[in-house]
Amino acid sequence: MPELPEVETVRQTLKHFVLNKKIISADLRYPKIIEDEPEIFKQAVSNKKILDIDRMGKYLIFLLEEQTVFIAHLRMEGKFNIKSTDTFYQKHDHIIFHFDDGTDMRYNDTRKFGRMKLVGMNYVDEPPLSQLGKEPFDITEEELYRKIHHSSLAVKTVLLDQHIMSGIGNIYANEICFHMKIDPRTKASRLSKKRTRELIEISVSVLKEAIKQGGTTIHSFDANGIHGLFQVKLSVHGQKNCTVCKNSIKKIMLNGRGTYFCPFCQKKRY
DNA sequence: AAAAGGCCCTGGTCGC
DNA sequence: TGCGACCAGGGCCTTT
Repeated sequence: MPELPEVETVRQTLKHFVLNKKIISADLRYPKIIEDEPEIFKQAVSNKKILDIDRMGKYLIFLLEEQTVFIAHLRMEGKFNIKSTDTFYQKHDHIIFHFDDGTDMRYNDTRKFGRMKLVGMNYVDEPPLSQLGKEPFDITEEELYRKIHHSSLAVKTVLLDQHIMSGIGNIYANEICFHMKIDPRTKASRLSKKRTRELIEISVSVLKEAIKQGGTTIHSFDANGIHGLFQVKLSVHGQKNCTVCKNSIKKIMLNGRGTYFCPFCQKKRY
């Protein structure tokens, strides 16, 4: 499930393959992925080169010629593959971009949760990107503290709220709580300014480490078939025993999300 | 207003 | 072995 580090890895990998290639046409095999009218989307992207790929939070931003921009969110299992046009489509290949050099960029998504949509040139100022909080790399202690110190939400829930900070998903939220040595259910309002600063610092280090390692692969995430590079050892998410104290990891549901923590290392701070 | 719950989807796992 | 029930979960929408 791609979070900021995985999306960043996809962005960098994809850029290597598609920059300055011209999209001849797009084939929308499962149109629901596209939030625009199919014909409008196809028309908009056709006969334009991809000039750059940017990223905000977990969104990829494709910058094309003639001030055309579309965003893509991979959600749970979305991925892009580069294939020769004459190869067979794979199961769950939903959106196909045909390039002028005989290759395709194929969007594959088993669960069809991902979405793409056209946005304006000032995409930063329009939804959904305008709704995103800053990434942990950019947010200040003051801003985060202001946003959470009255919140009754759990720390982990706050980490997952893209309006507060963007880029963190369920796996890294669990990891960050672990490194904070905090019970994920602890109310965010209990965090002091000092602990808020630590929350940012730990978020940054966890994300940076994952980017460095090429993103975490769990389940079916895959950037252009480069699997083997992604072997990030997780400290708590999906673990049976604590990687520090060896005691049993507890799994609970918090806001409908699988939440892993070590009851010994992660004490509630009330 | 904030917070909780439902929905979208498929494939894997589980129990009978 | 076969099959149905259930779970996973990001973001958006609806309900409370």
